[in-house]
Amino acid sequence: MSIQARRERERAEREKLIVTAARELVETEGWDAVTTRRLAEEVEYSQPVLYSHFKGKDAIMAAVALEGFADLATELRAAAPSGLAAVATAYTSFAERRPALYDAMFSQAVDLPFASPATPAALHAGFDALSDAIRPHVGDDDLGLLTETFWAALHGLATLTRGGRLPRDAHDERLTILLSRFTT
Amino acid sequence: MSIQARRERERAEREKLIVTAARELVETEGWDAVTTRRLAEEVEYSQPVLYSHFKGKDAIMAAVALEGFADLATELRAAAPSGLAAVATAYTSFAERRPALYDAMFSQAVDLPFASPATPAALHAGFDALSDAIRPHVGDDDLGLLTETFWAALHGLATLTRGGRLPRDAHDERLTILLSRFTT
DNA sequence: ACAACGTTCCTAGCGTTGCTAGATCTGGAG
DNA sequence: CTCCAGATCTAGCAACGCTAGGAACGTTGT
Repeated sequence: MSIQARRERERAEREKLIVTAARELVETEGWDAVTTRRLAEEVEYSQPVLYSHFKGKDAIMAAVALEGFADLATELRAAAPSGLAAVATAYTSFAERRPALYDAMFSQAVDLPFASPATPAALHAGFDALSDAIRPHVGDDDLGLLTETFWAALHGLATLTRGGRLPRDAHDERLTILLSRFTT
Repeated sequence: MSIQARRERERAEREKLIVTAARELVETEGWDAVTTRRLAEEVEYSQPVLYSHFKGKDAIMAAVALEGFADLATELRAAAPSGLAAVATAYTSFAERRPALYDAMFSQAVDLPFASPATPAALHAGFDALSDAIRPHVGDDDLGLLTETFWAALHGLATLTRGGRLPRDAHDERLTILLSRFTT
């Protein structure tokens, strides 16, 4: 019994190692640097071990994205006591500071279940933080739908800015406009 | 003179053929089907001719994206007389009906110059249509910044819905909320 | 009309990608 | 100490974007 337990523990540790390495790689060198060969070299194992842990490269990036959601939730929660404006700033700041991770969360990993019973806790946590912050301004609208709408607006600002579609220097003004329209 | 003109005309026609083929391919079979080999087969030429017209695959997709912007601008202009709500619906409807094309416009083609003197007319046209529709509700805000913000919100709704991040059936309610916050 | 030319185009191939089958090695059990 | 099972690696596949080199074409000058 004990030896099997040790093996499973080692396996779990190695899985964590893979995800961490993938995350560091994508954050420091960007998405293109994350290849299965490079990642295998980074964790000092051969390529096939990656596939004994994950179904494929997409699954690895989904795991990275999940960690990203956990981080985002933490940052949003920290900003929550300061009000909606602080949360909105925290959100776009996160996307700006960790663009590759944000990409993994919203552009790459399609396999994560959203808005369903199987939705991981980390996703719920971030959504709830946003929801709490916007509750004072809910008015006659449904809180869940209002949160989704506001989230979408933040996400739009973040991605369009990242892609060079919106000039970066006017970001604060746009955020101010958005907040003025969503606060009562 | 005439024979060179004919050659240039044929070249232009073939370039158009390539972009059209790429566009049909991406709209019918999705992004993964667009490979240089497949595209070359589709236009009945060998791969290298693609590179005599475009710098690389990215440039081809940028050309496809540009056509997408022209289409979007047309649809937005058509909806403009009916007011902001109609324009907003037209926008998200476009993203919903042609998801792969919308991806090309906003996720893939990074080479297109936005918000700069070199911005192609098709991009300006769509932005202007949105701008005209929102002008009646500008209030004390800057029209350009307000347009950008509203555009970002629509884009966020479109992309999050497309990625399965937002349940599709409540889309209309979210759009209603957004409009209620952006109309005065 | 014909040969030489320049351009256009294709065949073939390079390096890299995600992923996998078969060989090899390791570590626990009898 | 030997054997077996499971874990791990080496080697390779098919497909990718892209490019060099030569063949084939149409144009031009004699």
